[in-house]
Amino acid sequence: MNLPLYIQIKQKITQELILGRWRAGDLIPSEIELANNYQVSQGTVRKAIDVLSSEKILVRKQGKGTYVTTHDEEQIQLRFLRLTSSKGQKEKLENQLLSFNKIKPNAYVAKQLNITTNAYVYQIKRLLTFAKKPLIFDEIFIPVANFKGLTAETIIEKKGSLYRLYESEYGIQMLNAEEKIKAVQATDEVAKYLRIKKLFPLLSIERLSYTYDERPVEWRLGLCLTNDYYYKTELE
Amino acid sequence: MNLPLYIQIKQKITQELILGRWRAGDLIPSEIELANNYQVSQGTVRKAIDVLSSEKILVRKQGKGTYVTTHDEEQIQLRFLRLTSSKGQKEKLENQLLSFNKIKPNAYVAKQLNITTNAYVYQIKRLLTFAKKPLIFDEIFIPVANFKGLTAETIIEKKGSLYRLYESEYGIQMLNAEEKIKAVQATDEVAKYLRIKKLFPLLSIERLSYTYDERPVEWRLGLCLTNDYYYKTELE
DNA sequence: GAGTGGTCTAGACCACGGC
DNA sequence: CCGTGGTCTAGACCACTCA
Repeated sequence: MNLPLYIQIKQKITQELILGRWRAGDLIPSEIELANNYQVSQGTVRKAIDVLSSEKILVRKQGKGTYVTTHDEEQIQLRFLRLTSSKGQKEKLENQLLSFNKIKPNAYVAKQLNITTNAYVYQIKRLLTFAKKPLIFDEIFIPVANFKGLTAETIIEKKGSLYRLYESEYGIQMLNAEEKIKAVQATDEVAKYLRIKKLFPLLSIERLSYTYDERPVEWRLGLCLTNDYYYKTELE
Repeated sequence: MNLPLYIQIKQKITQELILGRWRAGDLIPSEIELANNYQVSQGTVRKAIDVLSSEKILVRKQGKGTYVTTHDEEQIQLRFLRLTSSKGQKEKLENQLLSFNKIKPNAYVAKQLNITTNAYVYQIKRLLTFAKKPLIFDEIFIPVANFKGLTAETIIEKKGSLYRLYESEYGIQMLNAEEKIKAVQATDEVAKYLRIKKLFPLLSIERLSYTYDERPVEWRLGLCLTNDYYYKTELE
């Protein structure tokens, strides 16, 4: 258990983030200051920040300093949305809340979120619309324990990204996520909202999102129409 | 146009790879040797290699040296295959060549491959099978100009990954790729091979692969059954 | 001009692989 | 044992931001 120094520094910085001492959007101390605090060279701090920066946890800005990544900036808004228009047009995304309930999760969702089936979760159903056309039917589950007092009104108010809400209202940062993608047929309920026929093929995108310490916080299932849009990804 | 030194070194190394002086699997000169050759410090060479390594173009091996990435190793075989079994079992992938033809591409494929519709391409159709069940129907297009003299026999012989064939027979390295994913319905032809009903939902995975200099070399369309498997990806 | 991150150097020592 | 990449340091200078 003799980790390289820069990894240890990385962990110390991460710890500050977990404890909430440095929050989303904050400017963290300069490299020189951190080097003095931790009694290591600036180069070692640099390397620690390099890693955190490549993990998109921190963001460097030359001449200004290093910041904690936030979902609250335009350009990062769509970080987790990989749907792209086939026609290249950039339409505005609209968001309609369909339902908001407090329920007990089924066994699968509970397991994914690492909670018991007796722990309540909020269930959010919503419809995403691009260019006036319904495109995605989302079903989202988050543990009540992490988001006490959340209401439908709050969700409607912050009509943009839920991640921004998690961050600003609950200090919970979504750092990364895993997606499992399949092709499925539309059910009656979904077909109605997406204005398509039952059994029409849809992209099923199951996403589990994590905050610090790889702790799962949100599970969602998105059902997407892929006539005019496609899911884009890169391999290397 | 005054790029950092380590980027210039990176470009010089890349140039050696493009010229084929260092080929897939080769051991490249040590950091110290490169530093002397290029008249820079070892630290600068390190940083150049760091970048190439994060791009999966080079692979470092402590105590041994730095190698050019190859598709010819077991662990890298499935680098570009993101399909995962829902049941967690690892079955062996089998490969059946369905057809091999020399044709003129349609406008779309020609555009993707950056060639004219008069330049011939090889069209390869094949069926991938896991655990005796047909899983993916692939249709692949590669410019004849890049793969002169390719035959069905060669493909069957190298029954594994085509990328390994491109590399060993033609010295063409696939470095990265873009995928566009949609949900579609099975056509008659595909339904027959995958042993499903027509109109059954399939994952349509369109992939454009690139070699050095972001030069596109292969376009393929994979149609996948996602009953027992799913496409897995990570977001950060 | 002061302070930040970005680049570059030179040199030390460590950890691993293979002879 | 030697040569490789991996870590760490100290110090120099550059490029950018902002007061």
